Amino acid sequence: MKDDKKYARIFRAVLKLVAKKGLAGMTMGDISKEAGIATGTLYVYFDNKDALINALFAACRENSVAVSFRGYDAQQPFKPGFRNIWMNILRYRLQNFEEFIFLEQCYHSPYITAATREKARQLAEPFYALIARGQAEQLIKNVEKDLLITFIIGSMNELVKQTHYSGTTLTKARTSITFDLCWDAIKA
Amino acid sequence: MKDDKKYARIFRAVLKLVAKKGLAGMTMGDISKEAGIATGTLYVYFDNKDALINALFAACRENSVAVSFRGYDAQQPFKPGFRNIWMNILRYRLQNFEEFIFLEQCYHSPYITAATREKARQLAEPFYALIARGQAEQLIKNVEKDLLITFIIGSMNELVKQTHYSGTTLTKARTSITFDLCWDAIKA
DNA sequence: AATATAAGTGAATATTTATTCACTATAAAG
DNA sequence: CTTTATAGTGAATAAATATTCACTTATATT
Repeated sequence: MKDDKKYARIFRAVLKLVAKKGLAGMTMGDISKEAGIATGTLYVYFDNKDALINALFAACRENSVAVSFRGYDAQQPFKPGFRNIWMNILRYRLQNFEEFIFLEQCYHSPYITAATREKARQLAEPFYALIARGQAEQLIKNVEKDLLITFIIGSMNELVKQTHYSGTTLTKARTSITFDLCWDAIKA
Repeated sequence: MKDDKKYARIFRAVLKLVAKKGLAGMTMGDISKEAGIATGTLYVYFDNKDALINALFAACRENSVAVSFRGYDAQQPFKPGFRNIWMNILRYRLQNFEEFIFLEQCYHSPYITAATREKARQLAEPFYALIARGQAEQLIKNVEKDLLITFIIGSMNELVKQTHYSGTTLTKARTSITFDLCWDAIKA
C-alpha cells in the first residue's frame, strides 16, 4: 500500500529543490536525498521524473484554486468579496512560496505535457466569472477580462517574489496599499 | 582575434535555448549546435557554462536599462514622459522576448553570482528617481517606491508573457488600456 | 504462523553532459 | 615565404544523472 505520507514527503522535497535549482537542475538523487528515501523508491511511486513533475503540478494547481475562493460568498457585496479572494491568493502564495515558484517554472516548461496544461487552464474559469460579476455590477472597468486578470495577477506575483527575496515581511499596511493600487486600477 | 559576430551568435543561441529548455536544461552541446560552431569553440570564448551565462546576463541587463529611457526628456511633463518609458519597456520586452525570459530565469538562479547580481541591482536607480519626480509633483501616490515599481513592472511582465504565449498580438488598443490601468493605479 | 503481495533499497547500468586536448585552419608579423 | 600566435575543431574523457533490478523488509491474507 503506497503511503500518502510518502507522496507528501516527495512533493515537499521537489518544491524545496525546484525553488533552489530549477526543474532541470534538480536530480532524482537530490529528490530522494531530500525526501529521506532511496532513489529507487521514487520509481515505485512515479514512472519517471516527467511523471513526477506533472503529478505535482496538477496537485498544486488544484489546491491553489480551491484556496482562492475560501470564504467567498456571492451574496456579499462585490468589493469585499473581491478583496477577500485577492488576500487569499496573496497570503497563500507568500506562505507557500516554493509551491508558487514551482508553478511559475512549470507554466512554460517542456516537462509539462499539453494534457496537464489544458487541465490547469480550465481551473481559471471561476476568476473570469468573478470579473464578469464586477463588470455586470458596473464596479469594474468594462475591458477585456484577460487584460484585467493578467494585470491583477502579474502585479501580485511580483509583490510576492519581491517580498520573499528581499527577506522583508509584508506588513498589513503594505498589503493594504497594494490592494488599493490594484482596486484603483480596475475600478470603473 | 576573437570574433564579435561569434559572441553574438553564441548569445543568440543561448537566448533561444533558455526560452525553450531553461538554464539547466540547456546543454553546451545544444548551444554549439544552435550557434553552428564546435563545442570546443565555446570554451575558447568562455571558461565554462557558468561564465557564459553570467556574461550574457550582464550584457542583457545593461542593454535593457539603456533602452528604457530612450527619448526621455526631464523637461517634458511627467505623465507623457512616464508613458514613453512604460511603452519603451513594454515594446522592448515583447520584441526581445527571449532576452526577457532569460533575465527572469537568471534573477534567482544559482548560476548567477552575487557579484553579477549586485551590478544588476544598481541599474534600477533611474527608475526610483523617476518615481520620486512623480511624487514630488504630486502626480503619483505618495507610497513606498518599491511597492509602486514592483506593481508597475509585475503587471507589465505578466502582460508580456500572456501576450507571447497566447500567440496574440498586442494591439494599440490593448496596450493603451493596460497603460491606463497602470496609471489609474499609481496616480495620486 | 505460513504464505503471498507489495513497498523499499541502493549498488550497478545506461545515458547524457561538461570539459579537455591533440590537432588543423587561419591570420598576423617579420 | 616562413614563423608564430591564435581561433577553431570534434572525438575522447570524465562527471553527473536517470533508470533498472536483484534483493530485503514490511504488510496483508489465509
